[in-house]
Amino acid sequence: MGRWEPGARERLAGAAIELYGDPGYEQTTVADIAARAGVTERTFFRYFADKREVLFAGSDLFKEGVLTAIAAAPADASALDAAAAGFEAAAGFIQNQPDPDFPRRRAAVIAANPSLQERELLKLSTVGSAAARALQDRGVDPVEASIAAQAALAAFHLAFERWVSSDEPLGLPALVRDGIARIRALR
Amino acid sequence: MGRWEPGARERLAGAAIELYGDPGYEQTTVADIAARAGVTERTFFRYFADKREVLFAGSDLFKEGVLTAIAAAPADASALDAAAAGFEAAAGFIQNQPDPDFPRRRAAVIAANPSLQERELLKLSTVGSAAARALQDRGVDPVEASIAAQAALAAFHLAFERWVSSDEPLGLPALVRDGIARIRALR
DNA sequence: GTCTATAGGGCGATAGAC
DNA sequence: GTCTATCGCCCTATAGAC
Repeated sequence: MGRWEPGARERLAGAAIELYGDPGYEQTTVADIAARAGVTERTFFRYFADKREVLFAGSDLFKEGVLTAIAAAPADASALDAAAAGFEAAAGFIQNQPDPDFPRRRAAVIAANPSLQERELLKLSTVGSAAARALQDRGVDPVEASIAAQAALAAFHLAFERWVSSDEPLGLPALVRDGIARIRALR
Repeated sequence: MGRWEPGARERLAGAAIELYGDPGYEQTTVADIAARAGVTERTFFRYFADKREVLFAGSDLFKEGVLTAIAAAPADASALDAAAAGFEAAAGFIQNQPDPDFPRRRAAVIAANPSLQERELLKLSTVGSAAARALQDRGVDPVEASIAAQAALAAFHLAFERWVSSDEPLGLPALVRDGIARIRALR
């Protein structure tokens, strides 16, 4: 056993979610989070670039899930089909996490804080751009790739909001599919 | 002549754009901006909530332009048509500003700074949500309204990127129309 | 780990317009 | 006198530098 307990990153992320929920994001200082995790403030900034980033630790996995599924889509799938497959796959990951109400608690914290919404939108936008590039790698025209990726992203985002904010009977992947169908139904 | 010159807000916004371009957003302190505008740091924060917000002074006008045009769309227009009309109208405003290369200078500053991109995405997202509500006011189903608004917003965003970043011969409203057409063409 | 600059909020004082 | 814009000086927390 070393001088410090392992898993500082996980303890910091856990402490942050709890404190951001109560007493709240703005009421919580980085020092509070560090203290609860049993490390110093400096250690927090070693793991996370800023106070917001601690809520987005899983976002790389999400992005990779989207990109992998896009690359794995059938070669004859349309741009929108491939993009949809990407976000549906990632929706499955989110839904099947060990702690089933973690995404909802996290979403509630973000919904209550504009500065966290900003970060979330930037992360999603990054995923959208990466998805567009993945579609281009499949031979899709650049402008069509961007439009298809953004449309699928919008469907995902709306699906996620429906999923967390209500007693929707549908699962997240099904809600994503519904969003895609509604894009196709636009006239 | 009073103790202070009028138009502090405009001077602050002008000074900020210049300094954010050179020496750069991160290299510029609020004190620098205030000094150039001939006021104190404290006055800057009276006009703008934070260092980023000074770049988004016109965003309310943009939003109002979108909403007004949506409300003015023909009663029999589809949800996507009405949303498209909103963003096309706002695109016209942007293109026909007094200083023709202001939008490009501003876009260059934002493109160089992730924290400004975050704010831009939040502003756009707010416009998207407001547009969805405006569509609902026209009798559109809530989910369809969100999807149509997000799709039109995505078309606008892509159009704007094409417009600023290249030697596109098309004007901004035409690029928005092209984006909408490409959404309709998705299969 | 320590030190420091900057963001950004609180609050009372002040100078002008009316 | 009131109202409003600005200022000055206080403070803490973030986040980067050393």
